[in-house]
Amino acid sequence: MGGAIVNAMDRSPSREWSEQTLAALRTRGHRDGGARRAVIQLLGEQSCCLTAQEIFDQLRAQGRHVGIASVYRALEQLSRDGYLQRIELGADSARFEPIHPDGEHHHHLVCDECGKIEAFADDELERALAKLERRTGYAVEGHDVILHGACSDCAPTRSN
Amino acid sequence: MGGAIVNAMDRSPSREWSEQTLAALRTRGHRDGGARRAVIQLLGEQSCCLTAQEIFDQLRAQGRHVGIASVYRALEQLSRDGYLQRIELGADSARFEPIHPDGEHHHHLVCDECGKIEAFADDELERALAKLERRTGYAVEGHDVILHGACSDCAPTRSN
DNA sequence: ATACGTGCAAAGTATTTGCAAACGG
DNA sequence: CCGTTTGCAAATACTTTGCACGTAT
Repeated sequence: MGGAIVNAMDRSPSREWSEQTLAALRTRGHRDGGARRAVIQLLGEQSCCLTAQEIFDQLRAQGRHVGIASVYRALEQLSRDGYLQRIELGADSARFEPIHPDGEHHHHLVCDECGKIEAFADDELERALAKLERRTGYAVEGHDVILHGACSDCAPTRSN
Repeated sequence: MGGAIVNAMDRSPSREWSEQTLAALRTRGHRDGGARRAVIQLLGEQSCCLTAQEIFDQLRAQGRHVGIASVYRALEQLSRDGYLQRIELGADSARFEPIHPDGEHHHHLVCDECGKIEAFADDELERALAKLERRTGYAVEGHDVILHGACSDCAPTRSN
């Protein structure tokens, strides 16, 4: 087994990340308002990335009365401070997902037809990236890999 | 040498791509208006990706009187038909660059501080991706890899 | 001639910002 | 209390669309 694990995704209800992030913000002297807390908690419960609008809608659906500006502000701050990764998949809006301190992360597979998004992880890919990153002359802080194509439901000529 | 080539970029004045693309469009029965032709020619002369606005500005600077809507329309069509790759780097607007029919391509290294963009190519990375793509169950049509961090000019603690 | 391509202006989205009120520590 | 956070509404930024006209074929 080379190390590729596809679709063996983290269903990780990583409430852990939410806790750590909230604690870190507290330590940094930030106040604990309701909107940002709600955003953090919601993101911590996800298995994959969400857009600002999706976060807003889900929070409203939960009955939390947040403004979309607060969602954007929280996402901007959390990304800037290294708690969230901002991901641009295709032409839609930006998506966000937790950055786990242990370095564990995944990448994304996007269906150009139906817009479905799946996550995957692959050790060989990570090794190639790590090697490469050392040679760049940059202090590389992160990377994104996006594969796009047609999923098995959408692909015309395929073992469907 | 493993195969990593960083910064050995194609200064390829690939007028070739422009010609091929214009010819292909002609074959497909498209008319040869000035705006799209100008966009294609400009992109063919680039060594890396451009935004719609940059294309518009450069064409205007050259004295070509194009509308920004035509630039967007050309980019949309060329991306849809497989002549251009649309790339989203960071929070800015979308960028576009030629897709070379021979499969040769590169990826991008973005400085989060100053916004500088560099291109790189790496064989080992491509091999890892190719292997991975076969296992996804998708008909993978393309991939993007983005490394982001601080470039040597911007990195604080670095052999500068 | 006729349909495609283009430019302009208006319309849409996504995201950010100004500001006064609410609130946490 | 005092400054951060929030919600709303207005402002921006980017991209798409409607439409009349020009033009390649």
